[in-house]
Amino acid sequence: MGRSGAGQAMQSRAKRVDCASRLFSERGIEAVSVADIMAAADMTVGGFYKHFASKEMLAEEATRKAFEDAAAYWDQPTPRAQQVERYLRPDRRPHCPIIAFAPHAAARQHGDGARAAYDEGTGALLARFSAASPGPARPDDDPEALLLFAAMIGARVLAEAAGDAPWVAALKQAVINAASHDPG
Amino acid sequence: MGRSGAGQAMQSRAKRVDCASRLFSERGIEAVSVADIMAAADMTVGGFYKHFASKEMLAEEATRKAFEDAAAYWDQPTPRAQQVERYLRPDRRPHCPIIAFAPHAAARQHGDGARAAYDEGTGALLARFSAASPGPARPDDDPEALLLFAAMIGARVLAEAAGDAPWVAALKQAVINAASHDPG
DNA sequence: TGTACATCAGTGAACGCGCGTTCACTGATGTAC
DNA sequence: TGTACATCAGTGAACGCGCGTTCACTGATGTAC
Repeated sequence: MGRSGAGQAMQSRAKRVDCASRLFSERGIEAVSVADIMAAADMTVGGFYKHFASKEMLAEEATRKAFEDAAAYWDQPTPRAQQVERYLRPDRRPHCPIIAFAPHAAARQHGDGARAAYDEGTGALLARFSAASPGPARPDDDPEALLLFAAMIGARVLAEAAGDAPWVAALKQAVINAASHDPG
Repeated sequence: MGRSGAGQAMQSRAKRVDCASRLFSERGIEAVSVADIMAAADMTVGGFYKHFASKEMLAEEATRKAFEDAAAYWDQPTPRAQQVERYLRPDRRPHCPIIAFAPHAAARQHGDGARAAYDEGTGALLARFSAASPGPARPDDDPEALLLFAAMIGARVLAEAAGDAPWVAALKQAVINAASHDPG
């Protein structure tokens, strides 16, 4: 039963991008199949290619969407100390696109669409992080923000991969403390 | 032509673990097939299961090997500032097991062999990093080392995934500078 | 308003491919006599 | 030392499976008259 209204089509396309963005963020792109995405959107596999040329093209759009959602999550200005603390909460929610899409981006060449989406999205989140506290306007001139941003990402990579190891809690706390001593 | 000498067998087993460790570190576990590994070790697929119960079991051993090699690389005591600078060199060599095996470890449950190998290996590298400079003996009590370690890992994750973005160089430099101002 | 047709999102089965894994076989090495 | 046998690492073809992708078909919607 094909509902061919243009509005419906757009809506179901957006639904697929939403589902893909969420599933990719949770499990990584490679671990999620096209059938998984379509099932999450209450559809069957065959219709997928009516909207997307390939899984890779969807991955590109889903990458953009995931970063947009992450930017929206940090929409209102939040002190860096609070951002770091929230980002390193034990529950690991919301999922971080910087980490979830990193392997996919790292495996692609410069100029690839998905990689460009990753670069832009991560740069935008960094700019937000830097702007959250008083200091130089351009993130490139704000060493404190750059250091904290790197430490925040690194701490969460380690927390996701080795969350049970005894030193992980100490490492997260060290990053949180560094952020709280920050001028921001 | 099966050479069944016990020494030969051990040697060819170790060769496979070596090749797997190297290929997994370069491309990630999922992107390397059993046939790839056997070909790199100048053998054919069929013989693989004479030594390993599954690809997963090899992944576990290869994880351990990759961390052993990384620990051996930092064998002689090196000031932290120098470690950070080398680690963030543009050539990204040697490949870092903390980053390469992170997705695999993150996808596994606590108690899984490969994840335990990741936890132990990363903890050992952190201990080495902390001990490289004067300060508390236990890494958990060395906030400066923990912060720099997290920042170093984060910077390299970002460099591998978004190496062409303009802010990456500034971020790496900020981490290197922070390490050089360190007491170490 | 009603009817015939064109469009096209979605269906569900099928395809080809690469993967991890299995298996009957080979042949060099180690052992027993 | 020489011969017959057992062992087992390695071979190479095959298997089943899940994946991304394709395709003939369906049927609801929009359009033309």
